[in-house]
Parts: sequence; C-alpha cells; structure tokens
Amino acid sequence: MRRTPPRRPTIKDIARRAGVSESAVSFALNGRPGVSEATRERVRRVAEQLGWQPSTAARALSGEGAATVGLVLARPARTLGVESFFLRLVSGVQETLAARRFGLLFQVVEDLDAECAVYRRWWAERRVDGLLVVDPRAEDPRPGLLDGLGLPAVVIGAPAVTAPPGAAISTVWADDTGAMASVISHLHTLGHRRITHIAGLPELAHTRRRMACLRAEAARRGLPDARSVTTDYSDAQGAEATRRALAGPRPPTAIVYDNDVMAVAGLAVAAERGLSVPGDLSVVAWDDSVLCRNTHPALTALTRDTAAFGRRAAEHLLALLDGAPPRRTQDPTPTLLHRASTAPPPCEA
Amino acid sequence: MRRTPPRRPTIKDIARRAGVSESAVSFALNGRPGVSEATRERVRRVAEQLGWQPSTAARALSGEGAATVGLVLARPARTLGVESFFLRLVSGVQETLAARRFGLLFQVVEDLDAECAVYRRWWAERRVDGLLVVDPRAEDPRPGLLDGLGLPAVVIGAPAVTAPPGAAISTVWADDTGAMASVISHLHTLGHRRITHIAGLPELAHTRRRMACLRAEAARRGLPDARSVTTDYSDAQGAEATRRALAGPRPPTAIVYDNDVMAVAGLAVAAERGLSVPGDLSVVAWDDSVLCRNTHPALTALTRDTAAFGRRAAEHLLALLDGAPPRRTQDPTPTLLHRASTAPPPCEA
DNA sequence: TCAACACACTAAAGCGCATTAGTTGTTGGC
DNA sequence: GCCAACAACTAATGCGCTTTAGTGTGTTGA
Repeated sequence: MRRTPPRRPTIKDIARRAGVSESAVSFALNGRPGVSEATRERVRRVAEQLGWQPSTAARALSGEGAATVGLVLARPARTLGVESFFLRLVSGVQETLAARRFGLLFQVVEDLDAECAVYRRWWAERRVDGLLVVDPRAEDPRPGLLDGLGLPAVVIGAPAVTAPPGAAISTVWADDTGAMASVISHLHTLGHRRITHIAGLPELAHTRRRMACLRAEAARRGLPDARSVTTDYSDAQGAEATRRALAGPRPPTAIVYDNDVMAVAGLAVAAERGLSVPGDLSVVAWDDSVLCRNTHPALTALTRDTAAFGRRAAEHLLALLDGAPPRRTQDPTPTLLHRASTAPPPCEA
Repeated sequence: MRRTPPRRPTIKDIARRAGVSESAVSFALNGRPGVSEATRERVRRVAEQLGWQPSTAARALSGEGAATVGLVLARPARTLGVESFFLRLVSGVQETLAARRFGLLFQVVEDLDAECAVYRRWWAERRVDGLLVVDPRAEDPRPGLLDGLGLPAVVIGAPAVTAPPGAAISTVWADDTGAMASVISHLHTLGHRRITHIAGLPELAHTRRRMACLRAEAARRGLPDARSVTTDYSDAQGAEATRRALAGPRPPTAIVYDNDVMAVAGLAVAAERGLSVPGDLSVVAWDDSVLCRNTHPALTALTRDTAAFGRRAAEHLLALLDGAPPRRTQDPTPTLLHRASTAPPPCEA
C-alpha cells in the first residue's frame, strides 16, 4: 500500500537523467532543431521510460493552446429525442481527437444564451482552442461570437453561417435536401399523394432545409397536400401532431418524422386510432436507430454514418487549429433503408 | 469587422487599472486576507468590468488543480442500449459541476484497457482533478489504479470497490436489490411463477446484484423456474435471449429486461411469435425512457431520477476534491411504473 | 592563421496565477 | 516616546513548458 502517489515526471527529471538541459529536452521532444539525432533519441527513450507526458496546463500557459476542444449541447430539457444521434456523433468526434491527444470538454445547458455564456467563459478561462457547434439556426449568434473571440469552430449542420468572411469557421452538413428528395420519391413512387412531414424545431437550419425541400418536391410533383408541421422533437409533440394530422379533412397516407422518437410515438397513435401501418399509413423516420429496428412494424428510415460524420467534423476543426483555411463540406446523402413501415396507400385514397 | 480578437484580461490588467499590485488582486479575488475591504471591492469591480476569468491553465500550474473532472465511457461499439441513461446522467453531472465552474472532460473508448490508459494519460497530462467511474465490475482494476495515481474518484454503480482502505474513492449506487424485489413482488402478486430475467453484461457489478436478488427472492417465494441470462445489452442479444427463453420447455410468463432497448426487442419477438402482451406474456423494463412510453403496449418500467443521480455523484466528487472523507451512498430505490405490459399470466399457466 | 559560420547545446525570460517573504505605515501598550 | 504588533500592501519565487538569446566548440574558406 503506497500512500504517497507517484510524482508526475517533468522535463526537469528527463533533463537530469539524460544529462542535458531542459531546453534540449524540449527541443528533442518537439522535433525542433538544435539537438543531435543521438541526443534526441536518448531523450526520447528517457521520456518514455519515465512515462512522461507534457502538462497541458504548462503547454497552454506557454502559448501552445489547451489541446482541448469544446462541445456544448443546448438541450431545452424536454428535447431528449436527439440523444442517440449525439452520442454517436460525439463518439466519432472523440476518435479523431484522441488520436491527436486532444480532449473534449463537454457541457449540457438549457438554452442558446447559456451556450453563448459558456463559450465566453471557456474563452476567458483559456480552456479550449476551438469549438464544435451543433444545431445551427437561422440568425445564429454563435459564429459571430466565436469569431469575435478568435476561437476557431466547425459548425455541424449548416452549409452557411452568419460570420464575417475571414472567420476561422468551417461547416459540415448532411445533405438534408437530397435525403428528403429520396424520401418523397420513394413515397410518391409507391403512390402516395398526401404526405405530412412532422418536423423538429423550426429555428434549426436543417429543419428549414428539409421543409423547403418538401415544398419544392411537392410543387414539382404536383402534390398539393404535402405540408410540414414543426415540433420540439419530443414524443409528446410528435404524437400530438400526428393526431391533428390524421384528424384533418384530408388526412395523409404517409408521414415523415424528423426523428426516431416521434416516429415511434406516431406509430402508437396510429395503433390507438386503429390504423394499420403500412396498410393505412406509411411511416418514415429520419435517422435510423435501435428503436427503428425494433418497432412493429420495423421503421423505414434514413440512415447515415453519424460517427463518421463526427470524425470528419473533428478533422476539420483540427485542420483549422493547424492554420488551414476554413472549408465547407457536405456529408454523403443519407440512404433510405426500406423496412416494413412503408407500402402503397390504401386503394380508396 | 474586428480582425484582432480581444486580448484576454489578466490580473496584471486588473492591477494596473485598480492601482495595486498583482498580489493584492489575487488576494482580493480569492478571499484571502491581506487587503482592505475597500480595495477588495474595487478590485472586484474592475475584474467584473474587464470580464476577467482566471486562466485554468495558470491555476492548474500553480497547484490549484485543473478545475476539471473526467468521465470515460467504455463502449464496446455494439452496446449502445444504455445511451439514454448516460446522457441523462451526464446532464445531471454537469449541472453540479457548472455551478462550481468545473469542466467535464469526456471520452468514449472501446474497452477497459483503453479506459485505464486514458486515466494514466490524463493524470500525466494533469488534465483532471478527479474522475467519475461508471460501470463498475467485479475485480475492477480502476479504483486501485486511480488510488495509486492519487486521483480522487466516485464510482457510480457499486457499493464497494476493491481499493485500499485509505483511498479517496466514494461510491454511489442504485438500490438494484430493492428494485428487483419490487419487480418480483409485483409479478408474483399478479400470479406469475415462471419469471425470466434477461440481464446485461455479466461482469458489471449491478448485473450481479440484480441476479443475486432474483435468486434470493425466487428461493424465498418458492419459484423454481426463475432464472437470469446475461447479454451485451444489445437489441440483437435481447431478442435472441427472448427467443430461446420462449422456446424452452417451461417458458416464462413474465420477462424482466435489464434495459429499455432489449425490452422493446423482446416485445417484437413476442409479436413475431403471436404472443399477446400482456395477455400471454408480461414484460418489465429496467429504467424508464421515451421508448417505454411509446411502445404498444406501453412498458411497465422501473423509473428513477437519473439526472439527480448524476448530480449527487458530482457532489460527492467535489466534496472529495475539497478534502472531505470518502462516502458510500445508496440512491433511493427506483419505483415501478405500472403501465400496460404487465397483467396476470394466462389461466393454463 | 584568423575570421566567419554552422552546430549542439545552455541560460534566461515569460506565460498567468498563487504564495511566501518582505516592506511600509499605523496603532497600542507601557 | 519607544518598540512590538499588526494591517495593508508589494516584491519575488515557482509551477512546467516553450522560446529567444546567448555560449562554446569544431569546421571551413580566404
């Protein structure tokens, strides 16, 4: 039983053991010129032997950055539906960051104002070198704020942001337009003409893109009854929106839900009203998940590699931190996984 | 358009503006004696005016700790079912940490070895002051490792850990035994005598507690056919275990699932075999979630305040960091939420 | 043969803060 | 009226690292 924890080794320890100065150690370990290959190798070995790792605090203090990026999730308490997407995204983000020994500082807050406050605090505390911004919205204050603070960022989910031209802000986004088009194509081909889109939060950029695409596709294909309604992503609002849609004068024969939770809730509403899925009503879920596979019937869903999406986002951020110019990148179009919840509409429709 | 980002204010800036030395500023802002009330107040005002926040790097370097705690999630890729529990837990953890301006460093890794490696690295890099350890298991190497490194920790999910007596390690855990007892009581009262428990990973401590309690209760009540089978928490293994249980010689009339995902998968298996729930088979899910509310029938589930659980865990860790002695705390017993998936067994049973 | 110069390395400063050891100026006690 | 005690403050040091400015040695060129 060792009561005193081991002291963390510093470059001073390495210097002593290797018989050189601390500066030489620093040069050697950082690949800087100024030491012979032999010395460099010796220092490396000693460092390894001692299990040395640079103190991020000391590094940060001497101007090297904190080797940490931040991610804030503004979650208005009720909106829990997007959970599984985020954990997969974060999991991908980590993979890339860990390879470069970057840490991820993670925080959940109530709303956008709190999120901005966290950014300011992290900046003042010098905690992070850059940020991953999720859930971009129209008139988003965050890109401007972060640019003002000089913090590089990658905005996940929107092609364009409201930030000055020179800002160190990259964007990555999913091809919501293409995805929505593929869904409408699938449903239209099956024979559906009355399609309702039960969307997520109206202020989010991707919600708007999906709604815009639905309108465009409906116009192009001559589907006057296609419409979108927005919700807060919760099962409760998803169910409520479903009830209203089905109770309307010209009820839809197909519903597209913006997340898995609402789709599942919608399925329950259909059952409660005695509608068979897919016989009377077809259902599509946006973003596949373990839920979609296990409902009865299993849900036709848009699927994509969310972890890979996260990896790419992190790569873009690391590139920015390395001084690369900002980029704008579209993710591959999600593919529609045909399961048992979509079929031709009932005959009388 | 401002091209040069604002410089972060330091205590030097405050000192200049307030007309005192840097040390006086430090004393004033940290509540240390050595400055008059008047000066202290003036310094505070200037600091506020400048939007000053202490640099965590500098603080960490001068021995104050990094104001950061870590949480590593070892997720063997397939095991995604526990997601919603973790996000709620983390969300609670944050609430407590944010109030004390602590950050949460979060990482997802593949397995236990990788998790231990992360602990070592964080320690060497001086990134964290303490850790939250989840998914404790029998013969868990982590408490010993962390004690050896001198890192305080709170183990979430087990009453006891294998660590030296003096270790700065607290534990908080849910009352799995009481919860399982309430489930068995409910089912037994309804008339069930053949109960199967489809559990999670066998190496986890709470899985063992649940299994042990099932055995004890079954013995006490004289239910020879009660048994547990372990899985990896995935919907696939949950479904598979359900199929095997139902195909056996004396199939259960009630199944208890260790998470919501497997319960939902089990529901699908019952449907596929033409069994009505709860007419032919009763189903109970451990941990309520949005899934349980939206299946058909809605699932009877054990429910608890996971965010509060996270808050308490974080409080215990902060207490340890403040030098308080380690504590062992049991969470309130989860309550069984009676929904539509449990009923008396069929008559011929 | 001596200056010019590259090379391998060391010394020293600085990042922002906490802290310890001074340095004043003011009271209090006798 | 003199020294001790104290309050209010400043100067200096160190945390671990990076980086700039040296310092000494050996090699080269004219």
